Amino acid sequence: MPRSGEAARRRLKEAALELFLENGFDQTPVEAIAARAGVTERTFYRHFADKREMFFDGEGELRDVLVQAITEAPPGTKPLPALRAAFHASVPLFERNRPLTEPGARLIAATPALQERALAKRALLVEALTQALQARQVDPRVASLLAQVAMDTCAAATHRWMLDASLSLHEHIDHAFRELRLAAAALK
Amino acid sequence: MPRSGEAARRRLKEAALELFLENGFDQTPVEAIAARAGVTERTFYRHFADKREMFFDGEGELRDVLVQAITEAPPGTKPLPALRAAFHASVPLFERNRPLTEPGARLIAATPALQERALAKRALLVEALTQALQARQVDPRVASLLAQVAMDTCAAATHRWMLDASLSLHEHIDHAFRELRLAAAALK
DNA sequence: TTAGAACTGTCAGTGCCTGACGCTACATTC
DNA sequence: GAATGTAGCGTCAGGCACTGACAGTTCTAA
Repeated sequence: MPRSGEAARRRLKEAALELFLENGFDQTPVEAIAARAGVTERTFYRHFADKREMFFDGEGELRDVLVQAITEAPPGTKPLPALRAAFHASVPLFERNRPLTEPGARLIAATPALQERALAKRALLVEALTQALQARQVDPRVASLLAQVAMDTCAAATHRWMLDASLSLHEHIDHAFRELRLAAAALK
Repeated sequence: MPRSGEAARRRLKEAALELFLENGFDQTPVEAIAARAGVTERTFYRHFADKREMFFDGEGELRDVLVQAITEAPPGTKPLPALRAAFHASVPLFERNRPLTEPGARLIAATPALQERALAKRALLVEALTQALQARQVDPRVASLLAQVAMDTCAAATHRWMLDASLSLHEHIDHAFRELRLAAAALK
């Protein structure tokens, strides 16, 4: 009964999140996920590259938003301000996905294998940001460093946002970048 | 013939590096490593938690050096200068291990699974640096952010050092931190 | 000599992931 | 309306990473 294809993918994601929250990531075989979704284990691997990959589906969208914001920054904008603006531009995406992201974040934090993958995904975003900066004539090595640093700053901001929602994500981002500026001023 | 234990561990590391360089990481089963080292696959897993873990053995030493440098920084030293000094203190460690690190670095760069693990190891170092800063009364959230940023800066420096050894690692570190300071000054 | 610790081998087993093959539903074309 | 193509899926077989349990060996210390 080969139905829609997209439906099976959705069922698999739902089943996986349920089982992971019930029993933990390492304690749920892919076979169990597939069974709850009504498909075969083999079908699971036709929709997802591997067991960890399910958690990181929206990454492509986030990357596009960030890269576009960098690309469209006014000419003459310095790298770090451009990066900060890009993260501000991605805030709606975080806010929209928050109810879905939050339980997943706890699961990732509790599962080393997922933390590794999350870091790898972040590295891919950094790579995309680096290239977007290079397209703006930023020196490649400087671009790489600053993309990394800005990504960390944004990650710190979203982390604080999870713990303290009394401030908006915009405010957390600005706070974090301000701390970065003040701390860097103490160099040399 | 159960000899020393430490000898087997060393043989396993040598055999693994050879086979990985010959055939690639993904194309060399643990069984082959064990066979070349003259032991069983099971023994491999008694010496290393998993196949990827062999590459990251000196990490403990590096962590200790960094943490000690942070701890022993003169009172009143600001966080980023303290972190920069810590990385300078770890330079001899990098220089000593360079001939061993360099072929490994290319292998890591060519193997996604190893990149993930390398990022995870970096995250552990960042965590240790964060705690060392907190012990110096740095605000926990600021400590976390700056440890991350400093680690990225040092990583960028070592990466440049691999590509361009005409400058010392000390100089690359200073250059990278200077770029960070200049870029951050453009914020706000 | 004996007791114990450290190291290893052997065996069985789980789980992730892949390749190859064939089937079925659906869309397209003539 | 029949032929063709395509996309999604099931089934089977198999490789490889990793683990638990048990037994045998060497070396050391009492």
